[in-house]
Amino acid sequence: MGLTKTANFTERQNQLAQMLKALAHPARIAIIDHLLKANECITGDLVEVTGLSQATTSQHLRELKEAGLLKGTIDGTSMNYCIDQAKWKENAAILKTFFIDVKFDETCC
Amino acid sequence: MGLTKTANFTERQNQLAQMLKALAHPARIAIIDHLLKANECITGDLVEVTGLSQATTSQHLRELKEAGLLKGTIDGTSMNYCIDQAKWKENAAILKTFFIDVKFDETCC
DNA sequence: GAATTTAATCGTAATATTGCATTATACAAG
DNA sequence: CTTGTATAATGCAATATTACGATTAAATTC
Repeated sequence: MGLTKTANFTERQNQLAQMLKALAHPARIAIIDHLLKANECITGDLVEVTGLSQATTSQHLRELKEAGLLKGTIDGTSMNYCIDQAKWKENAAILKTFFIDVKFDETCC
Repeated sequence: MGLTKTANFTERQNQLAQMLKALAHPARIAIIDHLLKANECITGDLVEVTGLSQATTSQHLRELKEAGLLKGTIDGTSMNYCIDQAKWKENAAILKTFFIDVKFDETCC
């Protein structure tokens, strides 16, 4: 069937999964890596970074933008991308709670 | 083609993407959520937690195990699952570097 | 040893993702 | 207005993921 049963899970679980999914591709990690260093850049730069076609890179950028991780502003004929800092910090807080602020008080199996 | 071009990216980018992909499904988040609270439990419990079939739940458990997030030990006819605490902390450190220890010294686009 | 319990695997179907070529659009420079 | 450059949109092919029923495997119970 291939259709995720969203209704089985909480809003938080679905949102967290979706955010992680947006990051779960090496090309998209590479894009984020570059933007964390470069602060901002245009699509053409990111095509070089990924080593993929313009069409494919554009698609990855769209996914990151739809997930709210990136912002883009038009700059002449170019598109200027950067990390959406507010959203990034929001997500970082969620991830911190889920992943990092975990206390294991018992050993197990 | 649907075949990710792994060769275009660094080892770290591929590994990080793979780890995030293992978590990028609400059922797998729900499984982790449960194990973080319960410390350990058997497959049957997790079938109830996900609300999916035993076969599907087992498949999700396999993905989490293959990603190194879970460990399982045989307990009679049951399988006892728990979080691999060492790997979890390793991944938490990687995620902390990538996501949380980020300084934005400029605003942008 | 037969029946039961529990979980993994196989086979199959539906849907999603990845990637590219091609086409369309938008704008700047000449 | 035409040409070149940058990005977006569309359509297609290959592969991956999600999900389930049926089957298999292993330990337990009777």
